[in-house]
Amino acid sequence: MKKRGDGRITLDEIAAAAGVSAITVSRALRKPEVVSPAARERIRIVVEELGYVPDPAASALASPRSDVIGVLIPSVTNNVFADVLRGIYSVLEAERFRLQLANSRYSTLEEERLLRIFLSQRPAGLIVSGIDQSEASRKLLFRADCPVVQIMETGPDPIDMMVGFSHYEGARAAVSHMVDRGYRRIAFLGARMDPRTQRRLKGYESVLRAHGMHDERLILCTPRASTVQLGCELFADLCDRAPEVDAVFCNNDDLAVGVLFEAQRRRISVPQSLGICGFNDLEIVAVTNPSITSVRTFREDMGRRAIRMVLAGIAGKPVEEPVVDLGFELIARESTARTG
Amino acid sequence: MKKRGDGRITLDEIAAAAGVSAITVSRALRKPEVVSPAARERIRIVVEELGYVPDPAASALASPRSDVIGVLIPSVTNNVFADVLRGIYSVLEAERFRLQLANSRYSTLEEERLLRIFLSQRPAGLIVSGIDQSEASRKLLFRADCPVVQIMETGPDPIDMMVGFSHYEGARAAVSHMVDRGYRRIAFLGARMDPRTQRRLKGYESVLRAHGMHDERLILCTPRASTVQLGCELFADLCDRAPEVDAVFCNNDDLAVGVLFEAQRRRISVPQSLGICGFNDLEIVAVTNPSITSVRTFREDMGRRAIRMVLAGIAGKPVEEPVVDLGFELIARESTARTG
DNA sequence: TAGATAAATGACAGCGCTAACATTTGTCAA
DNA sequence: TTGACAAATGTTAGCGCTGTCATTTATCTA
Repeated sequence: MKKRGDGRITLDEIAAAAGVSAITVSRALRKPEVVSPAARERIRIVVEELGYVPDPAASALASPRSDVIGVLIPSVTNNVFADVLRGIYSVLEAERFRLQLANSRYSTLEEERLLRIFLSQRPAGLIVSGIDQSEASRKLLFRADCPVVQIMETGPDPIDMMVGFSHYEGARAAVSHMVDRGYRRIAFLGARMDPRTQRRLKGYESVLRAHGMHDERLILCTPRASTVQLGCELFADLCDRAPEVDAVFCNNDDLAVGVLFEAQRRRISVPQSLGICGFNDLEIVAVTNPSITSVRTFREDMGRRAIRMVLAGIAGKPVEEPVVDLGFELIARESTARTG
Repeated sequence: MKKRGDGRITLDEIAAAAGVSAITVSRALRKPEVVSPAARERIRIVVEELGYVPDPAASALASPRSDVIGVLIPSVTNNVFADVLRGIYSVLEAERFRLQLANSRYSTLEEERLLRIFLSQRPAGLIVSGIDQSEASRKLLFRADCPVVQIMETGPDPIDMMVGFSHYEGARAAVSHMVDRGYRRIAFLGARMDPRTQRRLKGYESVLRAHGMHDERLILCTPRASTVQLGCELFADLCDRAPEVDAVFCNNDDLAVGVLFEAQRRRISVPQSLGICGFNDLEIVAVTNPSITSVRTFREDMGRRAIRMVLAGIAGKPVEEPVVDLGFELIARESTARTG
């Protein structure tokens, strides 16, 4: 047992100070129940006094698993994922695991690369977005030998566990609502055409087809990331292209807010001449004038559930419900409350 | 040299396959220039073929530093920090370092705890928010033996490096602008009273005092996190409390948007009867009706600069400018364009 | 050609911790 | 009192990599 130059405290030093062996200290920290209360207390005091924090690298090297939980999402800075992250962090705060974030930038190839990097760390668990992994990624995840939770959507063939909801049905609910409210020329605005957006589009199309209202000209999509500004622009385009439009279903709320603003500038009255519906129910849509109808999704809850499932998996507890559909809720507000 | 049960490839296996020793493979991966081109190429091929990814835990344990760069921010889900993160990630994508995020929840104590956890990993670099660390945290950072960049603000006594701007001056510019536009009863709405918000308040007060317009009744603060909804509520309160108010300087743009919406509901005309100014210049404030004046800050750039400074520090390059003031820019828009 | 020097490579130890097994200690029934 | 058994603790080895220093090989000069 020797002290190091850099002043960091090691297990051995704690062990020496507490008059026990290193392994006992290790156990006291990771499985306190197998160490006698007396030793545990002595160790606790010494750890506190010396400010000992275990080196996760050494721990990871010595064990078959590290304390890293990997989270693979398309974008760290997207509102929607930010909410999911908040949920994850809220549960993880009390735990000994570290979160490792990575950012696939909506690319399946990049996802695969990042997955390999995650796996090189022998993670304790993994959370990945969506259900459209490449075959190679799926194989990697199957072999990962740790709990894996797919989030954002539900679908057939879970790799391991899943928490999400049906974007297709969410869109159907929104568009059906607009049809019920008497709108007939309902447009779709889509940005960042990721798989989930695609499925929302499909839901939109299925409802309009069923009512014989489908019209290609009313569908406007762009690969650009969605912003309020973009909503303004897309709606401006739409007005040029199809001035007869009487409602807009937006891929998400940022666009919907943009549409509202642009409609106001054009003196198009909402909801009388134009119905607007968003997706996700971000907090802002409840307080605009008029307030905007949206499909509420349970993003923070999704994060919490996902990480709890991972933790349960790590603890070896049986997960009673490996695939959880959180559903959604249509929140009808003023922007689709057309009268007469 | 032996293979492992779990199928993961090790350095030794690569070395054997390439007909060199393990250390040569290690060097080929980390400092290719010291390995002969022939060996380098053979190793590259084998690595590719076997899909070898080095174990960062083993590497961290063997070296005095890990490849972790720690980022300590108050909230992962705040728009402002999300932008900073985007900047950091954009630079880091091409690098071999991993980002480790932590979330102090605006608590100095929590910051200190998280810092200890970071340091237990012997990070390659650290980015921390703000300049109000506790004495203990400052000590830890001084001893950290890695580049440290403080972001969000500038101030005296940098721990190591700094990138930010003056919130005090930003607020002064905003409030001066409102005074210039003829507003006389200018209120301050503040949420989440963190140190930066406090400094903005100070800037606000200094301008109003200089003009003899200071009035306690016009200052409304809350510890709650800022949202658009909260902006609505605070403004409603303000109207009850001080109906003579003719302008509002908001702590940040979420609040400003909320104030605008609430003003519209109350049929208070903006900018004629009420001036509004936000802070940060989020994208939405440019497209509201009317558009909202704000103080533009360079958040993504701040992230990019900060991580570049860390990387330069790691590489041992001299950082020519250890304290960078990115400034701000007042973007005057319709919400303060009172005429007459 | 020998000797000096640089470039490339290798042997070895050890980073701090934990798994697996070994040993000690305490407790109880027969 | 002894043996059986569980609880508590210890010993040993090794996780996969890199720092240090030693050695080999190539290159050049006198």
